[in-house]
Amino acid sequence: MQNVVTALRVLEEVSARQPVGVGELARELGLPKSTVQRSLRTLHDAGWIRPAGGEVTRWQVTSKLLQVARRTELGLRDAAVPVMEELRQQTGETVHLMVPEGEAVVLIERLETDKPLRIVLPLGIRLPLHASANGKAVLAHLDRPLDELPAYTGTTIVDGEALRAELAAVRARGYADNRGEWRSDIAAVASAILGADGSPVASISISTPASRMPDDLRAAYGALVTRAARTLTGSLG
Amino acid sequence: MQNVVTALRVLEEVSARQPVGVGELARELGLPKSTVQRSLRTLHDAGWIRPAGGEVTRWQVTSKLLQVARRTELGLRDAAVPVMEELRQQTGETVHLMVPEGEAVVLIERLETDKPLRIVLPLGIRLPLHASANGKAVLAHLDRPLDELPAYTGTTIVDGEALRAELAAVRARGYADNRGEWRSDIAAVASAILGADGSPVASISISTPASRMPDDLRAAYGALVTRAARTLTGSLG
DNA sequence: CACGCCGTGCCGCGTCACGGCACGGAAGGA
DNA sequence: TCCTTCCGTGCCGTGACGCGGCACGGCGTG
Repeated sequence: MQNVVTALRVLEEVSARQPVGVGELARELGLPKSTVQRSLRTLHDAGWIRPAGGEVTRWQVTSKLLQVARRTELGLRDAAVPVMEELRQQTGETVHLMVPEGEAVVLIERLETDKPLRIVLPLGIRLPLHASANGKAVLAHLDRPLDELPAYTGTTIVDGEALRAELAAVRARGYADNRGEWRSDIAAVASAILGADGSPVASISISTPASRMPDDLRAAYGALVTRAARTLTGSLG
Repeated sequence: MQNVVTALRVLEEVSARQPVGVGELARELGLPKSTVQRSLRTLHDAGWIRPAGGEVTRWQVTSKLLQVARRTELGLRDAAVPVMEELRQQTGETVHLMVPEGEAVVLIERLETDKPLRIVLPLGIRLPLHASANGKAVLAHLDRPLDELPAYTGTTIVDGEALRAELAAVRARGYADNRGEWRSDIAAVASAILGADGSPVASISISTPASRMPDDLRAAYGALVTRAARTLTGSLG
């Protein structure tokens, strides 16, 4: 079903470059114009894209994508949001819910702090497993080779053995933390939500500017996030 | 490109029923199992779905959808979020950003109140033009026939002439309101964000439980939301 | 006026999607 | 234990339809 692959690539490209025309898409994807146009027509008929603002030759994606996407991990999200809300009330800080996928964790829900200085990450963003609190929380419950550890800042853990020791500590204390390992001015604590078989299905975190997480608060936040994750792990039985 | 349509239907159905198997999908879509399976394999190869948790015969969508979806209306959202945040700080209430699409408005961003009693609408939800504050704010700047006005509650405006008068009032005062016209216990005020040509490209609203919006507050919120929308209209020049 | 690029539409070729069917396995009931 | 049912998977002959080269008309530019 090569044409399906083509159509999906076109959809993705439209999403990335909207509003965009046939020619540009064809050039960018390395496909004949006819092929791209057929895909566009089909996607349009199916309601996934539409002509952009008056111009009938420019295309953009419709909210169909949003409608379909919001159903991802629906049950998990429904269960998690009230708990996340409680965390935000208790700490006044931003709370994230992420799920592992491939070699990364993906942000699927967030509740933001009221404070003017805050972390804002877009839904769907992917963070590295070895250089984020949520990633390490998840990684601590996985058994996978720890190689290829790119550095993002001066504090990123790039040595496999050091990371292994860190993950053991994470398992012992219940939560992972992040001391500027992905972005030097961001700190976080995170704890994994486990499925019935003990595998990590998600992770919940509290993220703050580095300046708002001294060691004593870090420990307190860590305890809170660990308890929240345990609650959710229990409610998924 | 019938198979593309099929594959997209399968993708949508997977999203709605995940985790789900071949048989159920085939039954639900009225398609041969072979056809559905071919679509599943293709979607999997393209990275849009994956086997669900251990079970290799159950499928769920990946975060690919989320990644692609979050790029919709990106510029608008970036511009709007700071203004929405200011609104939430000023009012302490939930703020929504919606865009018109077809015969509805679609929720593309939200900032929620801290209060325990709150409106929670999922991203991507569609609300009717004639029975929501955002819908009426948008409709006031459109010229389209006002027929087919289904009632959702006792206060829904179902008469075309009455709606026309209401829309004139909306234009005059700058904002639209909603007095339980879609859900009887939800109140809102909204104001349209206009493009360079005067057409409505989005709308911003403050939504509260009906009990939290007496007339004096409604007027105050209306003024705030109108100013916010004007700011955004200006920044899109 | 010529040129380049745009989006669109046509059409013959040949590929590949269609869908009926059979198979092996798991689950469950008699 | 055997039989039935439903599951997911894979095969294969037929023919529909997607492929992509090409031409056309429109538009902005040099």
